[in-house]
Amino acid sequence: MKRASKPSEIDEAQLASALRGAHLRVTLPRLAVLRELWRTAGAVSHADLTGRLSPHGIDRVTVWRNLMALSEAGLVARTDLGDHTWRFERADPNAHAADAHPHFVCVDCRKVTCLPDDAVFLSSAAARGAIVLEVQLKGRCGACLTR
Amino acid sequence: MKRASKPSEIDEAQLASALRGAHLRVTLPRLAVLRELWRTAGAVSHADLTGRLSPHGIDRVTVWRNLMALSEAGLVARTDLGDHTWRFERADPNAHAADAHPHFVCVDCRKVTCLPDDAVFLSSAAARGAIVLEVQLKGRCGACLTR
DNA sequence: ATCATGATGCAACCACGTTGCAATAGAATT
DNA sequence: AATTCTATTGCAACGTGGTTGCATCATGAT
Ligand SMILES: [Mn+2]
Ligand SMILES: [Mn+2]
Ligand SMILES: [Zn+2]
Ligand SMILES: [Zn+2]
Repeated sequence: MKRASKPSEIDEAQLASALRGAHLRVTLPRLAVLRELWRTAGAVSHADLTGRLSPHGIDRVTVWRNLMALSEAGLVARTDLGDHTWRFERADPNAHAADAHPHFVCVDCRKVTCLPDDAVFLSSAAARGAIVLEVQLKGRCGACLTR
Repeated sequence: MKRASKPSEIDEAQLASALRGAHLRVTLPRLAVLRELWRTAGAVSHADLTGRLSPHGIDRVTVWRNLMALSEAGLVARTDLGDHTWRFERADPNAHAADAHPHFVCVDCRKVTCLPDDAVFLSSAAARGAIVLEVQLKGRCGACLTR
């Protein structure tokens, strides 16, 4: 049996080819953004991502432009959870699809929580000729309630 | 029959007493903000309001602080329609409560539609120690789909 | 190896809010 | 009416999220 390369290397190769498949050059910053999104569960803000990548010499504008490029390429999902900030997460059909599950955002601490799909049921009345892309709940989270 | 004063004067008196009733001092800038909101149909942004009032020497920070004060006093309703900007409008007590029913906002045309309460069911999983104040659906409305 | 063009870093900019502070002006009290 | 207390104001400065211009660099095609 052929010895498999380390998981991280396999990841890298997959990510790189995903980029090429989208006609995007495989650059170090771009790969770093994609990798970070891939190893993160849930939606991440630009600021958050910049915090993780700028120590490695990657500029925040570059991070932003890559988030845009990746979103437009369909590799990354961009969502506005209602807290005045764009969030990004891996657009992986076989996992955690961005628009598949509802989100809860706390109006006090602004924290965003991913909810299971079965947390919200939409009756047929919700559709009415429209298509629903996203479900957001706003409220006060447990932590803020006891504070 | 006693001659009524001009509508604008009546307005002023009502507005002033509304402020006093909320334990807010009736100042020229505050009255101006309230009046502008009262004579406007629909939701207005801070920038918009500032554009109208700064020619009269009212500072944008003052406009903002008054919008906050009036919102907290319940005289004005503050909403985030998902476009990263707060909108303000007169809080009309006899109109529907903002948080009582879910809303659908079209990501294309930004139009906001009120949904019946039974359009959305929240399972117990949605709560998890939090309280839900608002349910917002985003998507593409019928009009935008056929366009 | 050459080269065209996409991608990067940096600086500057914009919109929307927010904060600090000294000066001003409501309104309650005398 | 003058005094007093303190809410409110204007101005300046700051913060965050996002955008733009441009010279330089590096990918990947030839
Ligand atoms: Mn999520
Ligand atoms: Mn409504
Ligand atoms: Zn919270
Ligand atoms: Zn629409």
